[in-house]
Amino acid sequence: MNTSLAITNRSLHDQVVSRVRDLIIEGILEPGSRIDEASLIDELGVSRTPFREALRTLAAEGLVIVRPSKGSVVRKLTPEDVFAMLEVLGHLEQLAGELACQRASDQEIQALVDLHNRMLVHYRARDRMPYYKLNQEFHSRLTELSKNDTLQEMQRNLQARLKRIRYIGNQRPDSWAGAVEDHEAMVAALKARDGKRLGQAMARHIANTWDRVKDSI
Amino acid sequence: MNTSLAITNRSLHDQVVSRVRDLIIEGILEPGSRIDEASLIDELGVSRTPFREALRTLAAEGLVIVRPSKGSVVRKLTPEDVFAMLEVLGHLEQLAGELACQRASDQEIQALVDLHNRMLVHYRARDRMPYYKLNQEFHSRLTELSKNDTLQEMQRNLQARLKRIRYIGNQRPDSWAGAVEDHEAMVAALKARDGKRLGQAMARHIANTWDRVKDSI
DNA sequence: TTTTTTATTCTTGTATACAAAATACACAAC
DNA sequence: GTTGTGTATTTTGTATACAAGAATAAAAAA
Repeated sequence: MNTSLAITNRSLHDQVVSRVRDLIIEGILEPGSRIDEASLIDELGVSRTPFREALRTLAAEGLVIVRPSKGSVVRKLTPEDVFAMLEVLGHLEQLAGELACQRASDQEIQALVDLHNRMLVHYRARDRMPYYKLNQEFHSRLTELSKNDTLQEMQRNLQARLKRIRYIGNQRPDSWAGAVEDHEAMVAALKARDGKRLGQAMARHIANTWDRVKDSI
Repeated sequence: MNTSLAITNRSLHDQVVSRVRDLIIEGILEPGSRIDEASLIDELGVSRTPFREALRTLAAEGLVIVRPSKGSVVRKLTPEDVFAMLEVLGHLEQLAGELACQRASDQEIQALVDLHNRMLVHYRARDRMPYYKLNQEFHSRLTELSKNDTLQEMQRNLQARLKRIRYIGNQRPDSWAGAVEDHEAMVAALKARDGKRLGQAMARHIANTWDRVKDSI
């Protein structure tokens, strides 16, 4: 059995989508810049057909804008866009929190508490990158505990759109402590299976995110 | 000036997307059935390239499933899918209602009240189809009043995914009155700009939708 | 008869060629 | 120097050809 099966098994379409998505999130393709088909298909080693299909997928995801006959550009988020997305994401994660308290098993909750503890280790060591990665996972995993596929899908989508912004916002040192406090409150509420309290904590956490990132857009 | 400018101006891609979307919503392409590229491109009079790009858009919207090397199928919603979508939609419209109370102008609210009154006329006449259309519009317009583009986008997406189901659910006569009562409550709360109450009314209305449609999935 | 294998046909995936549109450029007129 | 116009170049959009894979049918073996 081939160990790289999971990768080779993915369709070319999915591979192109996620590679271009990464280029956008990492900022290699800058927000607002035109997407040059010729150079990118050259870089990726695929032909235009699958590449353009991938662009359609990314456009539907909201990462790319296709301007008919004028080429595609990396979507550039205005502060209003980001505020709107956080407003929705906050509400979705609030729902996720409430549902998680009803539907998650003790094991699942414990796994998330463990994840939180690992985050604390990175926080104390001021290891920003691993903390950031675990943070993304924390929110995804908590949303999974809602057992609502649609909710997961929408949360994933918004998280992807905001990933770039969040990463930039995380550069500022002073805000980190506040985020960790928020997480503490969330974990406590989850342990107590207090859905309302967890929901509110999550909504507040996302609202605080706005304060953390708003000046870096 | 050409009056059909708005239509001819749309890209072929958008046209194909919305035509196939309509075929799905109207049930001409049945849930679960394979999408035969050959016959559809023949019907639509386009070649495979733009058609397949349209499929990628529809897949990202959640109306179509692309199975690599095995063709695409119209997504068939399980009862669990529908429940999950309504759970999210209910929460999103709750947020929309709250924001509308804060952000909508008196004019905008009045326009929605007028729309509601037109719905009542159709209800009294038992004109199901025009009522149904205005009902879609009512929810869309109310969401617009939230002034949150992301919220509108997600609401639109969920509404499109559920359109088929809702239409079927609306066939049952007894549930109609309940839906109208819900709308009465929503309009009253909106007039009073009571965000919490409107939000709750909207969430309850969507929850009731589940009861209305659950036996027809 | 049932199962397995192999050949054929049909469908999907990708590359490429051509058409159409937009952009860039050069040059002229003002 | 600016504006306008026509041409060349580049880029995008669509059709089609070919390759690769899956489904089907036919033939051979159990």
